[in-house]
Amino acid sequence: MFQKKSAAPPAARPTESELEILQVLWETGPTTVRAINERLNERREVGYTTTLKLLQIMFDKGLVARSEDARTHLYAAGVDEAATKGVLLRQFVDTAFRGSAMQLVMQALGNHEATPTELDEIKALIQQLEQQQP
Amino acid sequence: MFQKKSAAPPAARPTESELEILQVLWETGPTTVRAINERLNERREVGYTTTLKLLQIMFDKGLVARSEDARTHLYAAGVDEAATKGVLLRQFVDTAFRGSAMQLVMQALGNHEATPTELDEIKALIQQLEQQQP
DNA sequence: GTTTTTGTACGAAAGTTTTCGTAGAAAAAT
DNA sequence: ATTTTTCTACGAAAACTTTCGTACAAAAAC
Repeated sequence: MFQKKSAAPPAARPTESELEILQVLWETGPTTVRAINERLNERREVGYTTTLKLLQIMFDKGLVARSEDARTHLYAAGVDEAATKGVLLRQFVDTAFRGSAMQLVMQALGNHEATPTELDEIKALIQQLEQQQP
Repeated sequence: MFQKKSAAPPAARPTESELEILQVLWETGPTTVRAINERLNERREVGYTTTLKLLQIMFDKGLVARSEDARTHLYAAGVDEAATKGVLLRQFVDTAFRGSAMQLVMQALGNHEATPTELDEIKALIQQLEQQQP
């Protein structure tokens, strides 16, 4: 059904545009080019063939899988969401915060409107982490 | 002393290489091209003129200021560290985490990047936030 | 005073990412 | 059955980033 080009080498880091598309696929599951393009256009104007081309490139890179059963292809994310975000985060922390995840968290918490509920969630997570390695 | 090209329009978002340089400048303060280049070379090989050119481009963009008093110019960061990181973070959260800073924090904390001491600091910060808006 | 080193300026190649136009097949509408 | 719409493929332009070579001036070393 769904084809994957390369077996699955580390899977190149997605560019910004590619990430936008992955985001859609992770949220929506397998979809058509048209649907993806429409979703992208909610945020900014993108031509249909632009999105198509991007998906074809991503297919070649192994970032997405696709089903060619019908004339209208279906595309699906080809890389794991958490793993990919982990890689991106690590690299972001590395270049923007010189490797200090701590600094990033502080900035994220300081700059953003975290709701009380969210703060509670973080506290819970911290407690959990502390129990793992006190 | 230090010249700034553009008055100070939002100051374009730095590219990855530019960010590396800003990082050095934020940490070190005003320095020469050579010193910056040496710092960069601790992480990866970069030619001297490459660094120079980048700094000239950054100067045109208003990302750095420079003193041309001596033949050997001095460069200094032209944008605020916290503000710049804030912008980068916001955009990163936006594309990689669909705008949920919380999700990012969770992922950052989950990826065992924080030491016990750091966790304490975060707890302190959370308490502080909670008191601001209980 | 001549040579060598150290510096800036800058054009332009090389690399990457993004965008789109055009071609042609298949399907749907008329 | 013809026209119109919808789809993929793909080349190539446009835009952006990174890298480096060359030119030439100033300073330092000899």
